[in-house]
Amino acid sequence: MAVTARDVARVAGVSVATVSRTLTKPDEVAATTRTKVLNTARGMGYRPNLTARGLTTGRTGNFGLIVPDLENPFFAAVVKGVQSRARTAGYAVVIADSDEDPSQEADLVRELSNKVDGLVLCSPRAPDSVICGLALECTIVLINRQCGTIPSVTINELEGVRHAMVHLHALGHRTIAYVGGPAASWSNRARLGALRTVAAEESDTDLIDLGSFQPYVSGGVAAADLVIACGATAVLAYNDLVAFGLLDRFRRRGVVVPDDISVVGVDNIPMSALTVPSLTSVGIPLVNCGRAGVDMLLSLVRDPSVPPTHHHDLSFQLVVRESTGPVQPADPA
Amino acid sequence: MAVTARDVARVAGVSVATVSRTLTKPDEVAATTRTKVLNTARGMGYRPNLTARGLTTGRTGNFGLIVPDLENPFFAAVVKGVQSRARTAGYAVVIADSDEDPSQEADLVRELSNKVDGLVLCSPRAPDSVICGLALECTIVLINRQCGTIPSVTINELEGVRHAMVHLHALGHRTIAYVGGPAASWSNRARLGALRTVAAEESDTDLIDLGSFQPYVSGGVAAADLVIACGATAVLAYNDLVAFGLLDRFRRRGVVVPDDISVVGVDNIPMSALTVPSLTSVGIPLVNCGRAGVDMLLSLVRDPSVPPTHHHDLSFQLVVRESTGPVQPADPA
DNA sequence: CGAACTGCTGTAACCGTTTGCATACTGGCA
DNA sequence: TGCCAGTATGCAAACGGTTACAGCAGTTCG
Repeated sequence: MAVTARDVARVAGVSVATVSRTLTKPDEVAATTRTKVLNTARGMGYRPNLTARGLTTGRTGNFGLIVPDLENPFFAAVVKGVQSRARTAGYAVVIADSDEDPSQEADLVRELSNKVDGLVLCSPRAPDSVICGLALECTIVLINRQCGTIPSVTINELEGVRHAMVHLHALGHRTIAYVGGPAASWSNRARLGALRTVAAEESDTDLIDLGSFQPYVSGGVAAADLVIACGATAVLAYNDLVAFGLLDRFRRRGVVVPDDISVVGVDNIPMSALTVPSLTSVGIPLVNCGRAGVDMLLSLVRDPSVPPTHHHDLSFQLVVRESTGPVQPADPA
Repeated sequence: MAVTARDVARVAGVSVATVSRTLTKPDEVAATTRTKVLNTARGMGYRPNLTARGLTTGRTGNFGLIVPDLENPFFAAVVKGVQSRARTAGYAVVIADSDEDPSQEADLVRELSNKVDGLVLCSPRAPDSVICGLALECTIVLINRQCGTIPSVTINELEGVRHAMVHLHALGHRTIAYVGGPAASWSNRARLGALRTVAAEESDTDLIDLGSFQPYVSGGVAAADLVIACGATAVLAYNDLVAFGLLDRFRRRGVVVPDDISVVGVDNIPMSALTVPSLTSVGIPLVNCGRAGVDMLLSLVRDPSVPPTHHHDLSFQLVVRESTGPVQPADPA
C-alpha cells in the first residue's frame, strides 16, 4: 500500500533511521546522503505516517477548538482566526460544537483531548469550577473569558464600552439602556461591569440595566418594549443580533431609529452594515482573538514551563453607522 | 504519566490483550473478566491512546472538512451539519479553510488526508481535473458539486429554482433577471441550467441572464443597476448576500421593493428575515447536506467496496417574505 | 475414555516512526 | 603511526495499542 520509511531506506541504500533524520533533523545528516534520501523519497511519493510519528513523539500536530455554535458569526470569526494561525504553524484544527449546551463541553474536551496537543475553548457559560477541572486534564487556552490562572485571551471590555459610551455622550445621550446577554456569560458580566465603571466616570449619565436576554435576535425583540418604556434615548445591546432584534421591533412599533432612539451593537458582524438603518457597532477583533489563542497554545506546547499568560490588549474599533444620532429635543406634548 | 493498557492489565491480573479486547470486542471476553477489567480501568482512569490504536488499525477516527470560507454562513451551516453527524458517529472533524482560493485546496487535501479517514470537500470552484486527481489519493465526498464518479451530495437545483419561478409567475412576473455567481462555480452553472429549463417550460416567461458577479453583497450592489436597466420586474439572486446587495442599492436609488421590483435570494440564511424589506428566499437544507455527506463517508469507510453514490433528493423550502409581491400595472408615463 | 470442539486467555509479532547508544569512518595533530 | 575528537550512520528499543495464533480448560459426543 503506502510507501514507508523502510521502503525509502531500502531503495536509497540507507537505514530507516537516516530517512527519519533526513526529514526531521536535516542538519544531522551529511549533505550528500540528505539529497539522495530526499530525492528517492520524493520519487517514491513517500509521505511519513503521522500516526506513527505521533506515537513516539507524543504530539499529534492538532489543536482542538470548542465553540458553542459554529453558525453564530461571532464564533465563526474565532474559528477562522484559529484555523488560519494554526495552519501557518503546521497544525490542523479539530472542531467541536457544544450546541450551546455547557454541560456537553466537559465531554467534548475529554473526547478531543487525546486527539490534540492543546485546546482553544470558547465556553462563555460553563461554571468556573468545571473549566478549572478541565484545565488539569489538558492544555487549554480560554477565549473571551478568564478563569483562575488558565491562559486566556480576553477582550478589553472597558475600552470597547468606553468607545460606545463616549460616542453616545457626544451625541447628547444621558440615559442609556443596556440589554444584557445571558446572566451566566462571562463576557456579559465583564461588559456590564465595564459599563458601570464608565457610567460612574461620567457623572451626568444614567445607565439602566434591563437584565438578561437571549443573545439572539429574539432576545432583542423581547427587550425592545422595555427599552422604550424605560425612557432611555439610547440603547447598547449585548451583541449585534440582539441589536437587530431591537431594530426590528422598533420599526414595527413605529419607533424611528435614530431619531427616537439610538442603537449600538457589539461585534460588528458583517450583516450590521446591511440593516436599515445600518447598525453602529463596537467591533471586536475576533479573528485576532483566535490567532492570539493559538499563539498562546504554541508557546505552551513548545515550552510547557512558561507561565500562563492573559492576553488582554486586543484593540477595538467603533464603527459608526446610521443607527446612532443626536438626541432630539423633547417633544412639547 | 498516563495510565496504559499494560498498567490496567497488571492491576486487573490479566494480559494486555484481554484489556484491549474488553474495550474493542467485549463479547469475546468472559462476562466476569469483562466487568473486572472495566472496573479497574475506570478506577485507574484509563483512556486508550488513540494514536497507538490508529497505528495498528489504520483508522484515525477523524473526518476532514474543507470549505472556502468558514465565516460564510452558507458554509458555516454545512460545517455544523458535518460536525454534528460526525460526532454522533464517534468521529472528530478536522477543518480547513481555503480562503476562497481553489489553488490552496489541493494542498489542504494532501495535508489533511493523512490525518483523517475521509474528507468532505466543499470546493465550488476548483477545476474538475484537480478534484478527480485528489479523489485518487483519499476517500472524498463532494458537497454541492458533482464530478465524475466521486460520491457527492448535491442540491436539486431544478426543484428549488422551480419553487421560486412558480412563485414569481403566480405574482404575474414574466420578465425575470438572474444575477449569477462566479462563472467557475459548479452550483452557479447548475442553477443557471435549471433556470433555463424552467423558463423554457413556461413559454410566456423571459429569463435575462445578467452574467457573473461576486457571491457577496458587493456583487449584488454591482448588479443592481443592470437589473433596473434590463426591464425585469423580478430578480433572482445567486444567493442571499447578493440579494442583500441588490436591496441595498435599490433602496439608495429609490427603487421600491417589492412594488417596483421583486427580489428572491437563495440559501435563506438567518439574516434574510431581518432586512427591510425581509427577503424571500429559497432555503437550502445545508445542515442536511453536511449530514448526508458524513453518512456517505461513513458507509465508504465501513465498506470501501460499496459503489459511489450521488445524493440528490434534499428537499427545498421557499420562504416567502416581503421582498416579493404582485407585479404592478405599468405606469402610464 | 479419548477426540473433537468450543470459549476464553496469553504470547508475541506487528503497525511506522523516533531516538539513545554504539560503531565506523574521517582528518588533524603529536 | 597512534590517538582523539568529531561526525555520520546503523542497530535496536521503545511508543501503546491490536490481533493472529497457540494453549488450555471444560463440554459434548461417539
